[in-house]
Amino acid sequence: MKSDPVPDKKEFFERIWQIVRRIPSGKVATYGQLADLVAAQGWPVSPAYHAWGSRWVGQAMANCPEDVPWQRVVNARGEISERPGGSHRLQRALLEEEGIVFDDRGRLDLQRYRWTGT
DNA sequence: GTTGTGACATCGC
DNA sequence: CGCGATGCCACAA
Repeated sequence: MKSDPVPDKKEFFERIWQIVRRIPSGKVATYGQLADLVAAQGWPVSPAYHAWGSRWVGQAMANCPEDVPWQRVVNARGEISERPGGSHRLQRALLEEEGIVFDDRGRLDLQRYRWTGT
């Protein structure tokens, strides 16, 4: 018997991707929210996961397939995180196509576009 | 088998 | 609003 904090990290990523696919067009979710949703679905996580789960969501996003609308995932401030590769610029363009408006500083209104998880 | 470093964030002040 | 500090997991050597 070995310790199994998580069945498989790969499965963890797929779990995140599946949730991201549930995000409707014109809506966005935060890393922390996704981490919380995964835990709410019954994922065995450590108590401290709440503090760093957000980063692992970002890890999943970095390795997410093209089938996943990673574009709708933003940080807690409603801002797009700068990522290696410069894809963040594409992300903003895709979100604008969905009707989301950005401020001059590249931020969107989370209270307006935040996905409640339904 | 063990050690050390990294990571797309979050929270608080 | 802005900046600083936090501290988990996993991977690599």
